[in-house]
Amino acid sequence: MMKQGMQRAQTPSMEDYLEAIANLSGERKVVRVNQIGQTLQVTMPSVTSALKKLSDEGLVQHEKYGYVELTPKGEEIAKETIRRHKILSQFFTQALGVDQKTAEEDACKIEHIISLASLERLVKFLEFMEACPLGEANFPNRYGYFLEHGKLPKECLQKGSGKRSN
Amino acid sequence: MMKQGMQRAQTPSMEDYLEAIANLSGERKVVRVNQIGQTLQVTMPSVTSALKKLSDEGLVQHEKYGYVELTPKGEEIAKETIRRHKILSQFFTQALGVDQKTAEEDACKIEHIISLASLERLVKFLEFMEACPLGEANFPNRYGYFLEHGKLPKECLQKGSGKRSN
DNA sequence: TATAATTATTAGGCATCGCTAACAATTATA
DNA sequence: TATAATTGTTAGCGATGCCTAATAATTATA
Repeated sequence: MMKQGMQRAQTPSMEDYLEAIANLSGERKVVRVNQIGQTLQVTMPSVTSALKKLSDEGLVQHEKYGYVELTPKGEEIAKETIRRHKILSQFFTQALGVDQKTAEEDACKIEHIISLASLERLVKFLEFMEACPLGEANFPNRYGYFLEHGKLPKECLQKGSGKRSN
Repeated sequence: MMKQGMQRAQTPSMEDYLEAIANLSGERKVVRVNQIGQTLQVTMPSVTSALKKLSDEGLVQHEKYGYVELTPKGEEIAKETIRRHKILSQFFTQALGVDQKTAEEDACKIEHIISLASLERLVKFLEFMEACPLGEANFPNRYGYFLEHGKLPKECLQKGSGKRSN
């Protein structure tokens, strides 16, 4: 039984590069140093230097003045990083109601450091939220009400709810 | 109206030092370089060098070979960092059911980078979860059932729940 | 195709933050 | 109080990862 989701690059920065390359590959025909730099908001020399490192580790293919491609190994890490990103982004927006921009920014940072254990719990949480709607009285709606009005919806104000003082 | 929770040190590492000093201050009479190093799992020279920086920024008070104390400004940042840590740790353990050790590790890293916006949503979420028990059918219990048995509890398997295919 | 504009690389610097080794001060103990 | 053990500092190194300035290659255009 193969354990999934274990692929990580050596540093957050390198994961960012792999992620950016993977995303650009999906959008354009070829990926260039230029575009990577713009995506990650770093200068081209920073990209060149990063590509050298990634190339040494067998994660990207890159010849001087040429295009950039991920190796299968690099692709694997990129996909896993993107998976983490999506889960976090989804959690922040859909579960917590954080605005899109902030959610993206937070996901971008946290994706590199969160444990696999916590991540899988986030997945479970999202699954649960989706799978357990119970009409209009489901969790995300009730939580949404709480967020918007600062008080509990009627369904929550019933017997057995007075166990805590705050 | 004063905006709260904005205090941050310049780097995650510096926040770790402030946090460690604050925690040690609560446990012992005086705080020493020694203990800070053990807490953060770094060598004493690393601590000395960090204290110099923090001292320059007016966040700690430290004379050669002497004890270490936080300045009011340092204390403020430490408190805020600890607040973040607690919220995250609580969220991971109580809401997601992540084990204590992993939750602590994740909180230690994420506390430095998460946005204020997301953090406040986590607070709201925890508040909501606590405030909305609804007897045994409350969210954490239902989610707990889902985690443990891998399927939804009976309360969730009712009309209106068949909107999604996965 | 010669020249200009763009793209990429190299060289070298800087900040952070860890480390080891060597030295210095302090504290405990014989 | 002399010596040993502990604690702390300084000096200097190495990795990461960004930057600017200068140079080189490539591509577009006149």
